[in-house]
Amino acid sequence: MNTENLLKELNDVQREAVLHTEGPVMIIAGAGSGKTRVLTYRIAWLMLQGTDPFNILALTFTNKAAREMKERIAAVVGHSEAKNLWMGTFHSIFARLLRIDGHMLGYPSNFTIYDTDDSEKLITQIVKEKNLDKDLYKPKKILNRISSLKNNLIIPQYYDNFPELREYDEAAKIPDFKNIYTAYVERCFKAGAMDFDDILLKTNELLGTFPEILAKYQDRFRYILVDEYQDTNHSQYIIIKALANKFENICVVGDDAQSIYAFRGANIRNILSFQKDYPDCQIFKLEQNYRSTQHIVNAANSVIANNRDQLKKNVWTSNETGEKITIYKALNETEEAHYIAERIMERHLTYQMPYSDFAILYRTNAQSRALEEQLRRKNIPYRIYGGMSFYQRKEVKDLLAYLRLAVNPHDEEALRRVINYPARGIGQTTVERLTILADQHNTTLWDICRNAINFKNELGTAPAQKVSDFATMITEFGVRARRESAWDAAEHIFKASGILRALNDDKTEEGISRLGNVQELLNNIKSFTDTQLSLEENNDISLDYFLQDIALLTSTDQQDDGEPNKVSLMTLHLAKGLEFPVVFISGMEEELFPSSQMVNTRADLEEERRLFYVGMTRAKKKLFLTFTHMRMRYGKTNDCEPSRFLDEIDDQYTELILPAFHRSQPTFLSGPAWGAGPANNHSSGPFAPIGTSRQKTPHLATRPSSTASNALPPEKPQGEILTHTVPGDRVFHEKFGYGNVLEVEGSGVNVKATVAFDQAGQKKLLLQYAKLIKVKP
DNA sequence: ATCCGGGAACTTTTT
DNA sequence: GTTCCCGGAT
Repeated sequence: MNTENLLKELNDVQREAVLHTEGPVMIIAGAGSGKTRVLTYRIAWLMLQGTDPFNILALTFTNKAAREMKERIAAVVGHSEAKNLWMGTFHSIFARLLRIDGHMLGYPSNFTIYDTDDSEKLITQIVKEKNLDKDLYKPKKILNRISSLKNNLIIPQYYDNFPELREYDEAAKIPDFKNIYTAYVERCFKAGAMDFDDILLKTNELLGTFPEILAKYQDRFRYILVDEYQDTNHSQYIIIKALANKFENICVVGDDAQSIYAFRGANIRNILSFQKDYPDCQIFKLEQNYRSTQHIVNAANSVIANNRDQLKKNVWTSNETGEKITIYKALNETEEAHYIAERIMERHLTYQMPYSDFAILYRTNAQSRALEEQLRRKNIPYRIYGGMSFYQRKEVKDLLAYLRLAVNPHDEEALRRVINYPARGIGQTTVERLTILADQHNTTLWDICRNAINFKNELGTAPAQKVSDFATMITEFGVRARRESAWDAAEHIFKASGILRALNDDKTEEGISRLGNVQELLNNIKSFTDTQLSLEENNDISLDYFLQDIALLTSTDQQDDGEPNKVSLMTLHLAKGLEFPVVFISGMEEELFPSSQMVNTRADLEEERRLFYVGMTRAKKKLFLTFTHMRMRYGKTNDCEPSRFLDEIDDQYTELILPAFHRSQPTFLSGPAWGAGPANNHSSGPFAPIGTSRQKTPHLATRPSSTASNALPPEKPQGEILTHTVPGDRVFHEKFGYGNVLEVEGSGVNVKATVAFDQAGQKKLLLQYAKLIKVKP
């Protein structure tokens, strides 16, 4: 593409923002205003003007965004050029920097990155060693506190400089917090490990302590671009400020209305006060929305207008008016999910929309279950983002722990995890003794392990030998990790560690699925190795590099499984930066959204509102908002109030739909309503009588998804949940199995059926809850 | 040392 | 409705 064409694709403000390359620039980019395009073209433009890609640093919110942007830039300037860009998330970029220069701070270049799980376990361990009350010193709470201090660059040595910190901790009944924090930092350092916050904190330490290193990177990064600037925390802010200090060619892009990460330290003031930091900065406001219909843009504006703290801007669109936003009141979460699944099926069949055009968003991960269930029932393929990720699975983490140990045996959390898995007779007592020895000798667990023979007296002869054998094995793994490719080493470790045998011996269904997951991990390593080899420039195929690569994956980074045509399910937070033709936001209820924990201060409530704003503005063509009358929480059914946010949407952009049962039609849960009238008026459509047309589920090309996370083929027969039945029907119940309907009584939501189950005997069930499935007699 | 059952805690959101 | 943790039994 030549430069003229490139610039032609931009509107006036966008073009100015691209061309104004020198000096500080802030781009306030409303939702859907083409911000990614501006960032991409700005970088491409810099390079076309002769800027060396080595001199450009671009920080994005996800690795996936970075990859996509890089590809688009490559399309303009060519692959070999684009490759040299440093582009990625804060965490992955600065981890890379620390691999190079972290030794100045005493870290090995192959340092381990502790995930939240590792950090919490370490805290639990410390609390135990210090004989503190574990109910008071909850690891989550402690870790959050540590995280927030680190993100404000308050290391343990500075703790006493802020008397209010001690006051706070004493009030919170955790007076020993500082000791734990100190021990935690020490232990991480000894283990050659950094947690997520360390990556930023240590970068700051590095740049702040060694002027020559700071100068090196200042000179290198002449042009700095930061995406999603509204979600940077203090630690990130200071890094950027230091790096940009020399050339001040810093361009930040963001939207204060989309700041949704205050809970992890993001500081909205960073964007609000950019002008103060750089008084001569240029500000560009991108206000034209190219993404959504007028109804959606206007509705979102009417909601965000309720926030007090925001930069002034006027987001508008010249797109079509579009459909009104549908607000649907459901009976409970099952019926809500059912409604959503039906709307997807309906649009899929009526307009041939691919499943990938749909996204279902929710406030909490726990809400995904009911949705999954209903999608699976209709054979709608879907994909869940976030939640429990593949790399967090027990069996996957077990093998990873061995791999981590091979690369860095001082990694204490990995060692603890597998020292007795598979069981090799090193019990709790022995591990405790090892821990005490490590403490006494002021060294790491690993150093004690590999010298275990010298501690026969303390450990006992037999345990000492077992520990020693274990250490020998790990040492051997380490040799391979350094010599062989990630895949060769991993495959060997998988066998030699005994994991393969342990999983093979487990013939339970769960055990088989575990083996499958571990094999998938191995496949991932294999394809990592192959991919790395095929890239001519970066051909690091070591285990070390693989581990780095996966440690900082973001939830939206998870690789495709080759089946792109799936409905996306994710939290509202994860949806940031994405767009879909049709979006459902489910669970629009008080307590849930806004979360009951976010309504006590104005700042919190405004953040929830911004989250809603983010969710709404993901939709291009059609937005559904659903809430329920009742919802199951903690295994109990609760009454729900509609979310206050629903009231904040101007009525003229919405239509309210009540389910059929509100009009005493007991068929609300019957089969797909596709073909039952206009899309947004389905509930009054003519429902076929029982047992005729609605039984047929259309043939679908795709099977329901299984991202390994949901590999649980239900034993129950396929079919719709019955809400209406007659004596003589053959039915299936989740718990009671198969049975015959004897009698039906009541009406509306109170329909009860008496069923004679083959095994469980005779039961009287409320149809509404029984989830009976009709089967062939 | 390992397995199992009962009870508590849990659901904000993520790198 | 789950998952995690502890204590007791094997």
